[in-house]
Amino acid sequence: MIVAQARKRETGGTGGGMTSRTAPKLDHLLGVSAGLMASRGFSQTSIRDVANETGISLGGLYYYFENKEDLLFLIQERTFSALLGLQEAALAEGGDAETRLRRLVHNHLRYFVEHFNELKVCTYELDSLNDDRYDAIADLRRRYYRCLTQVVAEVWGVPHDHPERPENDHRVRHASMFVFGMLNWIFAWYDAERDEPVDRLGDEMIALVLNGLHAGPLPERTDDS
Amino acid sequence: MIVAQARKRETGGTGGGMTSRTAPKLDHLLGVSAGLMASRGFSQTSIRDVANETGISLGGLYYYFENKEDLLFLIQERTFSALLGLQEAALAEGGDAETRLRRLVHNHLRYFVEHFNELKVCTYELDSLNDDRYDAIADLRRRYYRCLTQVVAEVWGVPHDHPERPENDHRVRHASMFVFGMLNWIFAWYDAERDEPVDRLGDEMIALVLNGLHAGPLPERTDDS
DNA sequence: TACTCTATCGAACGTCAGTTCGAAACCCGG
DNA sequence: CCGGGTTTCGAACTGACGTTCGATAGAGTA
Repeated sequence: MIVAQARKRETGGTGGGMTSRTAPKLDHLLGVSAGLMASRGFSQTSIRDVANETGISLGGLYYYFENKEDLLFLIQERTFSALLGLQEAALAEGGDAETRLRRLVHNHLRYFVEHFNELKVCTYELDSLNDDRYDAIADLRRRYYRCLTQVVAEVWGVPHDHPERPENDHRVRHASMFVFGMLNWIFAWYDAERDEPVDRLGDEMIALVLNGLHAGPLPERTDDS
Repeated sequence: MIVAQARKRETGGTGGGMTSRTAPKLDHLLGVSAGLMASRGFSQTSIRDVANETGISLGGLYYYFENKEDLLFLIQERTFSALLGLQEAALAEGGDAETRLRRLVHNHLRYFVEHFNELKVCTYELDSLNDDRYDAIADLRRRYYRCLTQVVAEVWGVPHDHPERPENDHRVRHASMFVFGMLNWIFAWYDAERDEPVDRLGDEMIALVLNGLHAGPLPERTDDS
């Protein structure tokens, strides 16, 4: 077999064709790459940067991916799939709409702090992908959005995806986008060193989304799980 | 005087050193550049792209700016200054906190549809600037943030910028960032052709921010100025 | 030990980018 | 019409980038 690992991935479900010895190296490689891409952006991150930072030679990197875009895709695919699985499982746990909304927000924020670089790349670099790879990630994104829109619709008691009353669908969509805006813009300002922990932040965000500013700021402290 | 226009700008207040003949060309040039940068991103927009799109020759462009980063700065500086002026004037008009919050949101969204490309560049390409240029734009941004944080604090009845109760400052900051998230994430999903007009969107956003999801979706239509 | 597949390397190629620069065209007051 | 400043041009330079490729060292196996 002379074909590179990167090629073999095409015919194989989940990470097919990785030796137990190369898999951890791939993990490290993707982590380092995500770090570079998160801070400089995808197009300003050169393969040579990745080579320097990982210690792998320039040519040797191409054993792990087909090309630069594929490297970006690997990061996004892994990260987004994991997060999506987490959230779909969280929804399946049941509870009323408000409870599930709380779970979605808190899970997202925890994933945000624990996989900052990777999730930032997912959030900002979708457009750096093309064709099949773009479609694959865009599909994950759509599924992720659907998690939130469903819950928002349910909080409002609005029948979702019904042809009657299409204007309600719009409103649900807009409100969901507003919430995603709050969640995603956090990359632009949150500083893990100085700011409060994300669980507290999630509580504040949920309080705003559910009750609005008119309810006043959240009280000092509440201990929950 | 052999020094290029781009140089002359340094010693002059507002657009100093522009002939009445060259000023409209600069406007057009910045508009075209903003369009390219908004759709491809700054680093993927080449000076040659700008040359092709404007009809100006490659070398001729450097009569209007010092270098590529300066071109980006010109766009951001103009756009952000104008928006900031608009908002500071809106605040000066008075009214209670809620009224001023409404104004801020609606102004921002109207500016968003009317200067989509330029504002998108402002929102996403701050980090493509360095040193002095970065500082200048970051300062405009801070002033813009302060507009919103002041109003949010006032809606909450929280004394802003007081050393006692620093946790309230945090909460005000967070809530403001949440609102900015809603406003800025709109670039990722709004489609002027298909979606409702931004005034309607602004009403929905304000309803969410003030009263939360628990108040239910906004009713069918309200006609206001 | 010899063979095979895995994993890695370093040099090289072609392309494209930002920027420079001297020359030319243009506009305008004298 | 002439001369000086303004504006535009196109060619050229230099560096960086993504990618390719043949060679090679290592690991596991018969």
